[in-house]
Amino acid sequence: MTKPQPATEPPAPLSKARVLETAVAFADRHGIEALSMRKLADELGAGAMSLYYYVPNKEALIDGMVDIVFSEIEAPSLELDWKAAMRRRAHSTREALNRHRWAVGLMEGRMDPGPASIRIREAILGCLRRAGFSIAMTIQAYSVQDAYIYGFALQEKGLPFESAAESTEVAEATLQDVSDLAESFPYLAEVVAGHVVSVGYDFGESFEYGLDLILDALDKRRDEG
Amino acid sequence: MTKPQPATEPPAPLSKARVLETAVAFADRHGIEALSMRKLADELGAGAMSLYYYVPNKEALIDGMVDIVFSEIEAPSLELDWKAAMRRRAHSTREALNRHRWAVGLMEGRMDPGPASIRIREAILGCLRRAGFSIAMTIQAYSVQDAYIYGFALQEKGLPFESAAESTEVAEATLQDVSDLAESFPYLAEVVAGHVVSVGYDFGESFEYGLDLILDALDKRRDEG
DNA sequence: GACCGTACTCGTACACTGTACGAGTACGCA
DNA sequence: TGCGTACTCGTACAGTGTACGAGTACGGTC
Repeated sequence: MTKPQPATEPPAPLSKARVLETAVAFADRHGIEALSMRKLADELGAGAMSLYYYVPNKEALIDGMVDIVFSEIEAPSLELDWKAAMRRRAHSTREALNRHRWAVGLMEGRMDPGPASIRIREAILGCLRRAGFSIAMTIQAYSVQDAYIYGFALQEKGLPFESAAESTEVAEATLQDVSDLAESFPYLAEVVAGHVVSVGYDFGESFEYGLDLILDALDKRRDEG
Repeated sequence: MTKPQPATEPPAPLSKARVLETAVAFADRHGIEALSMRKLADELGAGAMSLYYYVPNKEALIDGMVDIVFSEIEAPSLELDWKAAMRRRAHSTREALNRHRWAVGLMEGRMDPGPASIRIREAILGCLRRAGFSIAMTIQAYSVQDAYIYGFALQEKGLPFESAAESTEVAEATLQDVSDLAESFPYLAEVVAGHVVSVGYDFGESFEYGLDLILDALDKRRDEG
């Protein structure tokens, strides 16, 4: 009974990669605030302290998780023109951030960036420089785009609905509350009642609109300053 | 001895406002991850459980803290033209978010918005509508601006330096590391070595640049869609 | 006086967190 | 047989949010 291990558990061996991937999957399902070392260990069929052989502490675990998200972002292609390449990576980033909503606040401004994060940054700078942006303009262009992409993801993360269809549902449900406040907040009421409910609100379209606006504006300023 | 209370402690009485303000101050000093009910109670000279008379739980405490930050944001004036008004509220938002860095991930997408948050939203929508934006364009304009502002704050929060002067310091310090990787990541090296160190990087300027870019682009599209 | 309700404070306890420490197992090599 | 290296994990500790319920103080009504 102790020796042959009757095939009930062929437990995949622990490894840093498996720990990180399982942690990402767990956070996708239950949110990052629900992720604890003990629960993650359970998920892996191991004792809690075993994780510390692969990861020095929880902070480093999260660093590793974040770098996995970065690794899912498509780096800008060198064969497309810069606007198309930037648009693609922007969409790719938004998709990764929607798959892993827990990561939104954590991607930027983590010290100890991780290899995937560095590779992406390098590729983006390269794309812009090759397109003829000066160094100073490259920094600006990078900064505006990333602020927009991550800021948009932040908004998306918080909203209580996930699809355009759902948005009208939620809006209709809260319409009573809004109409109660219609006198105090006429513009809010107008937007909710007069547009979101009737037309619906599509996050995808909205993202595209702002992205094009920024990309076009950057294009015009490319050769100036 | 028990009656006259010899003036050693005239402990200001607890109140919801005092609890929230003290929590904000504590988070400003030590970061929000250091904020615990017990430490906050100590700060107030009270027992931990006393806080629960004023706040149902920690989540609600943070909601209240976030609304304090919203209340520090200057609502757009109705007397300025819309671009000037939006620029002012953008700067005001950035400043509030820099005073209270812990709030950056939390402002957007909190359910149960709080009165200050609603008042600001209403004022912004009103400003844009009065400026002649259609309802649909108003939503877009709002979305782009906020994504940019909060995304920029997110970047600012994470960076390991706080002033332009400090930025060159840090860049110089990490220059060795970068030059080690100069062959693998030439564009990154170029940006750090060739620009940040020599010219410095001013977050204020950078914010202004992107903000103007967006505001100008919105102005041009005001009468289209 | 006695009694009650409301406002407010807080000690204790419980389940849960991250992780330090150190003992335990398995295996290849001397 | 012994030793080192790779790996696992039980126990323990300090710290967390908060449920529960007892405690105090004070105003009004008999």
